[in-house]
Amino acid sequence: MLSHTEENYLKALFHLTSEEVSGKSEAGTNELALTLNVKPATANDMLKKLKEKKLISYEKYGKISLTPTGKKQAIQVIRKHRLWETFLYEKLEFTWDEVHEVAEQLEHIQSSKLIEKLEKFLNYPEADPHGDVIPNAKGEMKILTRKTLTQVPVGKTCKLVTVKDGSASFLQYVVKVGLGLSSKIKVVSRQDFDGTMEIEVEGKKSSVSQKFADNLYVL
Amino acid sequence: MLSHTEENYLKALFHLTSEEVSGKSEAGTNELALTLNVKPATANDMLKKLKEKKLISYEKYGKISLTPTGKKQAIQVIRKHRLWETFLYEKLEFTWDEVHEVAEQLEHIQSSKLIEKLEKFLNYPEADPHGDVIPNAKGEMKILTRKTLTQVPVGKTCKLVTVKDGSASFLQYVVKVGLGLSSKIKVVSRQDFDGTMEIEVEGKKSSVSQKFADNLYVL
DNA sequence: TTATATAGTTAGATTAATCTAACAAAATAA
DNA sequence: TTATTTTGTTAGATTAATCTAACTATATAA
Repeated sequence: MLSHTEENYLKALFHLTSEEVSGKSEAGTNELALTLNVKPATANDMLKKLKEKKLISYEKYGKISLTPTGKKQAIQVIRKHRLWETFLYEKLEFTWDEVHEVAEQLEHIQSSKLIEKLEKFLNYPEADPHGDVIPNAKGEMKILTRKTLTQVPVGKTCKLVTVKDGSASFLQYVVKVGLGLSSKIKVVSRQDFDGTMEIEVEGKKSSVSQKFADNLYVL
Repeated sequence: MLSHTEENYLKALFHLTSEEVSGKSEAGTNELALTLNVKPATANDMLKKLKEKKLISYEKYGKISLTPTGKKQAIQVIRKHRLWETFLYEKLEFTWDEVHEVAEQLEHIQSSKLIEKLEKFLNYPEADPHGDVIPNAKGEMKILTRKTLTQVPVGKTCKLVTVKDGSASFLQYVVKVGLGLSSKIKVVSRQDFDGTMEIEVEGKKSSVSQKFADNLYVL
């Protein structure tokens, strides 16, 4: 059984060594310490312990990576985190930005029955409120083709999960069009010439550029 | 902010010093250590710390009791415990006996928003699956008149929450009548002479003695 | 290719929660 | 009222997770 702290280190390592997230497959001590808000000395001690437990591969002055076992454990924590986020958002009316902090605590609750029942209760969701894939009980993560609005065919309706560009000017534009997290967007038409599209959000129609549509991730 | 351990000590003290539960208003070190599965030396150390924090009244070789502040904190933990038990039982299909262990972990999650939203989601329940009152956000505990089946008027329907007598022979009888936790019981008639009553459980009628009815707590 | 900067490690200390073993006080019983 | 039992306390150790300060290795840049 892993301690909360050990679980947090594994989770951080998973993100740091995941090509999709960080673009690298190995992490360093300082980098790890930075993401966990501890001093490098502290992280170093934990690395020794995790190596001892065969959860990471690591040699003195070398790079760090997760062993298959370590990766499995990390994914289980991530699974729990994302299921709890979904619960908080969908059932308890938490907002998008409030879910993370509480899920950081809930992810450490030990009970496989709990997490299976929770998943069932939520009707086996594929992604959390941020649009990140929820691994299944076996730890398999569906490669979620995070589509942009540009890729949605005419006539189809989709749901906004997150934005690529987080700049204030872009976000203000997003709000102006009537969009928010989880907004349903219907693609009414698209010009072949420049990709300009007409969309409908809660009955309100707007015309948006391809550049705009490229910056919206939808599910 | 209290640690998980401190919260557990306060909760144990609340139960040990609650007249209704233990019949006493003060607790001893050994007794406390026993309920928490630690050695008396360990409990003694914690008592010093809790006294320092003004959560208990306690003098060397004396009896222990909660201060008003300590009691408030204990009640908040109990509130969380019971709301989580209710959630597990009602929403996640946990059985009566499975809820406690997981709730022991969930009760330590820190987020007042979480617990308020959870309470709302559960529709402000008055009691947990064991029939114990859930304190409100202010820490007030409604004195739940834990009625026995004997006290239910003819024609009314009630819900079984727990039993007074836990003997195998009694429980077998309970099952035979078609009763389980949360069973709805309708009181069809009652004899003034000896209190014998006719009840209906899921369409099935049975005749039971007053002694039997005295042993069933209902809500 | 040597000097400097960055990254990583070690040693020694601290805090929280626990333990064992030895001791002290209080309660009970002869 | 003394002896015994029960209850409670202290001292000293241990483990997990953290720190600071000092040190070492590796990488980079002049």
